[in-house]
Amino acid sequence: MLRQPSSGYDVKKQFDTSLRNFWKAELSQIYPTLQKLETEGLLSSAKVDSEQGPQRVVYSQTESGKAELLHWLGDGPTVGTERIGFLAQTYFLAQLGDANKAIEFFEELRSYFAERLEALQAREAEWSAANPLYPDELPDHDFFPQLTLDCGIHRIAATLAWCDKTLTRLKQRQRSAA
Amino acid sequence: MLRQPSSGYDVKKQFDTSLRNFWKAELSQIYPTLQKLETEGLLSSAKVDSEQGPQRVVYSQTESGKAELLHWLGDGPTVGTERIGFLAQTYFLAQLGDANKAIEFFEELRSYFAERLEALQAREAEWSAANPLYPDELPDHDFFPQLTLDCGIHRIAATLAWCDKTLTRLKQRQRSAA
DNA sequence: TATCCCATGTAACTAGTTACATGATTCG
DNA sequence: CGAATCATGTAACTAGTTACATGGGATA
Repeated sequence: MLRQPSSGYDVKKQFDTSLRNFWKAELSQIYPTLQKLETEGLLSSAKVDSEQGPQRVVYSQTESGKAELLHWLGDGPTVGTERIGFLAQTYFLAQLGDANKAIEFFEELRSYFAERLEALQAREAEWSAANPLYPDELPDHDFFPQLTLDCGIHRIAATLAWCDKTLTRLKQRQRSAA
Repeated sequence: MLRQPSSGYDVKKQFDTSLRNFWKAELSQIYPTLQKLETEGLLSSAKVDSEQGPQRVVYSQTESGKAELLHWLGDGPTVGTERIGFLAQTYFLAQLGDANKAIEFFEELRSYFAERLEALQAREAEWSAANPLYPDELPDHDFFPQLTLDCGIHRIAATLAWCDKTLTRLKQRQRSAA
């Protein structure tokens, strides 16, 4: 995230815009982590006067930090560690003992994913409109981030379809039970 | 997870079989957590002699624990907290500066998801063969877990499609660059 | 004058991982 | 006889969250 030297505050903005679909972090985690990485020599800092507000602490990548990154990337994909809260809830939903509440749960889920999907598609449309090379001729440092957007769209569309299918099934069960 | 009174060891097995697609936990987290929940009155324990190995500590749900569960389920879906390691890597993959390594990364990813998809489909086939009511007439306490399996299949199929699409795009870029 | 954005952090806590430690029974 | 399974846990550590604390400048 330090291809351009950045402060903790900048890093937070990058999390909130570009990485929000697959990773989040709070400032209270970011600041100590940057300090720790600096003591480990993985990045370096410099103080810079800000145009408004207090002095900025700007961090840059070091050789050793770059090597660590390449090691992580070269070590193969990180998979199988995901924790999906709404599926954990789904698993136990029978214990509500209330078909209507289960349906409400899925309606809320559905509307969340519908909104996310629209947001991602809007983002894609913006990129596409702003850049005639979108998406396949983008330079690498834009192309790979674009892949994460594309993955988000695929996965959220699939999850939305599952919500719809589930709602149909739940309503059918309710009719059968009546 | 304590609809049937269970030991920490049993709970671990439930994580490894039924919940593995959306949540994992180690014994070293499970044992202390069960102890903590007991001190909070959310569950109760009893010692039972085992057929083999040491005495089992078997936990059961309490009224107060059940109430807590219902509260969590009634509070709406937990969303937007997922951390997806392979997308974090994808985002930074340009920094490898090596198109072949990026392709290898996605080939590894693809084969992982292909395998997972087969495993989930096999699981579904088993269930289906073993139970003539599968899936829509299952009783609630089997139906809702089945939904998590179905969601896994939808999402992994979508992710696999994205891997294939990405590989095609990466190979095309390589040709264009040549 | 109130709220938002800039910009930094610490403290207390909760969650989760990896490694260590023990010991019986069963199966190949 | 060795490995796997049953069964319990602790210790040390890393990761992450929530709440607290400060204060200037810009915008409505």
